[in-house]
Amino acid sequence: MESRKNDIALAVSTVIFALRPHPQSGASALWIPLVKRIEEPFADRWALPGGWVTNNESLADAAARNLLETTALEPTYLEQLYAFGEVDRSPDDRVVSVIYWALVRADQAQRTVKADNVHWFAADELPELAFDHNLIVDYSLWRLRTKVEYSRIAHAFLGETFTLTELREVHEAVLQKELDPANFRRQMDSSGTLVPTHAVVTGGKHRPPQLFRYDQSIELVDNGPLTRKSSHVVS
Amino acid sequence: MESRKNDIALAVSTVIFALRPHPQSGASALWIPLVKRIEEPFADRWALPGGWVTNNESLADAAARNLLETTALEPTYLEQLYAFGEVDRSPDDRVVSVIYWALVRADQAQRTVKADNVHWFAADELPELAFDHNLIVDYSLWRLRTKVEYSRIAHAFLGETFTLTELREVHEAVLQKELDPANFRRQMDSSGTLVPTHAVVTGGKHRPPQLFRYDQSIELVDNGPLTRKSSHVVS
DNA sequence: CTTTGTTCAAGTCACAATGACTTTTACTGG
DNA sequence: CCAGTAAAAGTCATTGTGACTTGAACAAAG
Repeated sequence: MESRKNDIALAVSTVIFALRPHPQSGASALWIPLVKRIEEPFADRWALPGGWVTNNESLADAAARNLLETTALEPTYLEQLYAFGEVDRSPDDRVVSVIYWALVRADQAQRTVKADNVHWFAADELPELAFDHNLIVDYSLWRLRTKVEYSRIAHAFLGETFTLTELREVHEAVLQKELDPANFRRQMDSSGTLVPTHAVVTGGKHRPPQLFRYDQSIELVDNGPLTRKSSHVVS
Repeated sequence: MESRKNDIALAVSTVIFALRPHPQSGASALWIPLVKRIEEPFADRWALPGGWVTNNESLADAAARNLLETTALEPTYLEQLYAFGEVDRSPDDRVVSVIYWALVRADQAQRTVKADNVHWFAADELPELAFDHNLIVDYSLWRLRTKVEYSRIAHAFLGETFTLTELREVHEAVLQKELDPANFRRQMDSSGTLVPTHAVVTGGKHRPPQLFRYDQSIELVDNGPLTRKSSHVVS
């Protein structure tokens, strides 16, 4: 109890998700940006974007800052995932990493391509990453998939307005399975979170779909007492 | 990215839950042990048991050790809750706390009473705590209540064998509402996680209830990729 | 200006899960 | 052996879901 400060370094890293067409199937799938490490340990290995926490920023702020500095991304959704603190997760020194996960829209994701030490990978085709980052990505994927089923986070991948088919395709990409369009519609209708704008999208060679909007008064995710304390960013 | 180590102190604290009769109603309710601070900041205030993380122990190990040292408790269940890292959560220095939450059985909880700087409080009658600990307790209560409904953590409050009424009373205490005995039985029956020992409890002035046991091959909680990596302690 | 292909949108049906409630069973204590 | 009590099993109406069908509204082709 008296040892006070210790030698543990505190880092934040973020698993960032965006949707892009999958290289093989062409269907929409999850992609993750990684940065190539230039220093030891794990030099030349790919790793999650991150960095150290400074003294005058909160953990969420540190995550957002590091993410902007290394990938130039500003996510629509940002949430804490887990704190990883095994003794041997970094070979030489002791590092505890607080991990965040983030969702960005496709149009936002395109801005990163310029930085050449950043590369996007399909989430199911990752190389061997530095540290315990493969486990971290697995866990964040699991959290994303679970959370899509009971919250509205899928919306963070979409713009202001969207059709039911677009929303369904987001769910299908995340869950990696096809959903019945009619049943999906019924579920969304009865959830009470979708506001119909009466605008429609013309131009397709079929009946024009209606555009919907999110009910802004309902939180994307219910994090209980933390939600009421702004635990996420909505840009 | 070059600033390397910082001055941030890393602490762990734990919200420990046990079931005891509520002072007013007499019904089973949630209780939490707190320790009285002797140092500044917040001297003489009640706070969650915790301490600093040392260099050669994981976060979960640090939580278990601090919990044993300050309250003499060894929990049946231990899980990470959240990392709190607001800049101003400790008045003078910068402290990031990784919070764990734990469940202990009533018989385990009784062993702590001797330590006089530790006191048990009914979870709905807490005083003003040190730091942001009131928010932390609120969040852990929310997590416990949500998790009881989709996992088997209630079992961590009970011993080897138990009757369906005992299990239902745990749920009722956590959720603070009465549950229909018949419907509760049906749900548990169809969950496939209960193994009937064919022993019964005689002595009550009614039909003797059957004792059940947990199916050890099923994890208490599904934490996805983290579960397979032993993220919790089962003593 | 009708036909065809496509997707949107709405409707049907069987089945499983749930909440509220009733009945039967098995014990203890007078 | 009767009364009281809670366990255990059963009933019934309602809701939600998966699988499937039908009709509506457009563009492009003929």
